[in-house]
Amino acid sequence: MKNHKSLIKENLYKSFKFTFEQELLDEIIEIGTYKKIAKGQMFVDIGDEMTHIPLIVKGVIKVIREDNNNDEILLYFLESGGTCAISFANCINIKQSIFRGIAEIDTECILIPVNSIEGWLVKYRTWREFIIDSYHERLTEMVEAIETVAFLNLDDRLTKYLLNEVKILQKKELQITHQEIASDLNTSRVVISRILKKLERKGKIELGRNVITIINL
DNA sequence: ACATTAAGTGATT
DNA sequence: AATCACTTAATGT
Repeated sequence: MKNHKSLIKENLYKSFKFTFEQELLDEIIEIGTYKKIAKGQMFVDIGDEMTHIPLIVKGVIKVIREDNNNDEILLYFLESGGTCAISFANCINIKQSIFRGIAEIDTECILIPVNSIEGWLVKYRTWREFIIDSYHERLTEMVEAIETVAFLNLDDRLTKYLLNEVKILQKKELQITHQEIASDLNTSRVVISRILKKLERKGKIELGRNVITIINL
């Protein structure tokens, strides 16, 4: 157990040392649990009961919404130093997740049980600000997602998607299939392949099997 | 060598 | 932009 606690402490400090006051950091170390999520593994599914809130320490979680016809759409990414404030509301009231979260790359997080977090809202100013900030960020990202779908054509959406992917993963070589992109953008693989080919002919990207290299988008 | 999966492309709606 | 139908290429067993 001592190892577990020091593991939490070490990683908590890496991403949240300047976010929270010492007392709160201590409490998190006391009650948190550490979890690793391998790339591609599902972290929460729609309808899952939310019992914990994650503090992302390392990696990226892709957050997706799926409708009844299994059509899914990419909403936003959670990065290290972040959390999902939506899950916060889910925990207190609704108790069921309305989104699906999948590890985009190998990801590690600290889980905090729900019953602790409510009291922290009044007890700690930094926690309050953290939660509200997170809400604001999520809302902003979702508005942007709506704008993208509503106002951009697929070519531009794809370009934006690729650039965002580069930013999130810190890599110019994206290990991704056309089908995966198509699912994220809720379109068909053939269409994505065609647009990608077009971009390649313009010299903006390079295509390979399971890999897309961004040259100058 | 064979099966499976990813990607490219013309034709049709 | 979506779907179908087919081909080609890469990878796994």
